Amino acid sequence: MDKHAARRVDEMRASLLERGATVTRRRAMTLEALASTERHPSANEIHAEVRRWHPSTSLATIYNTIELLKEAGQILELEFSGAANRYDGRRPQSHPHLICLECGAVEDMDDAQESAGDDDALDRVADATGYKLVRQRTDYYGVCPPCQAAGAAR
Amino acid sequence: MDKHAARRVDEMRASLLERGATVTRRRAMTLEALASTERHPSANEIHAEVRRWHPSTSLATIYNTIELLKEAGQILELEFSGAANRYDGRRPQSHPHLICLECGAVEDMDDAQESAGDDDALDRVADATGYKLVRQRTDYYGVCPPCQAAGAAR
DNA sequence: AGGCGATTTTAGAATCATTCTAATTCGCCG
DNA sequence: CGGCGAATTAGAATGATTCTAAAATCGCCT
Repeated sequence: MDKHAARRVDEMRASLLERGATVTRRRAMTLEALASTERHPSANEIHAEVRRWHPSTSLATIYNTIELLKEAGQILELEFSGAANRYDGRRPQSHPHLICLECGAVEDMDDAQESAGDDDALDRVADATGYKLVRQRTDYYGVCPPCQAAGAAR
Repeated sequence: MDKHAARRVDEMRASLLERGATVTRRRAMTLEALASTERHPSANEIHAEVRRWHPSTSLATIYNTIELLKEAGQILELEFSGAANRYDGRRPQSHPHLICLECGAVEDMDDAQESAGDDDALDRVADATGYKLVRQRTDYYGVCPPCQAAGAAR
């Protein structure tokens, strides 16, 4: 587990405790599964990971913990209708993702690649529209370099 | 049906014909339902609208037409995992939306409210990341003014 | 107008992620 | 150790979307 993952686990744990929730072993493992991968796992993938240590863990428990973390603003949920939702526990603030339509990969976009000065976009848009905004979603859909290569080879 | 809706219906129809699809009465009504509302209807809502004139129309037909239009790049699909997807047939190019978490409203953002010069965001990001991008999604989630008022009154 | 092959449409079943339910188990405080 | 509220479980329920196989319709040709 890298340094950032460790910090995120601590933050998530603190956040759950603050809200009066118990951080059980299963939940702790869920936090770790969320914090320690850049792959933006689905609930199922987290489940598989947690089961490696607690084989009796049910999917409902994963969803339950995800729900708590969402309420606490500690994870980002990327909704999809035809596929499982994906979760980002490493950077809980809204930020853009790259989504590969072929392999389903979800990547964070590097800061350097993001539009400059979009940090206050939420405030600007809230002012302009009268909405009380809580988050935004910005995602780019396309084909990742590996899939392009695989496609070209075919 | 306003002028823009009429134009969009023509464009969508032409686009379907180009691809060798037949524009049946039901499909024509689906196009019109998509083009003539700013409400970003769900498949169900479109179905209800089409049924007013063709009561025997099945939901599968609506989905079928939506699929064709998606392939043709003639509508935008906004995916949600906990609720029905919503469709934008009036502006098929990627553009930002405002989404009310209370009432589920989906609104286009006025051009004036959009970040300036984001037209080439797709190209910029594609260059920076190596992805071959085909569309983007930018949505702002919050509470719309009417729901704020309703909430405050409570 | 009639017929034909291909496309479209239909009703209902199937799928699948997510949520719900009711019963059981766990964790912790005294 | 006892007990109470929270957490967990297995399985059922939900609901949007997709699939299926059969029936209807379309546009074209004569």
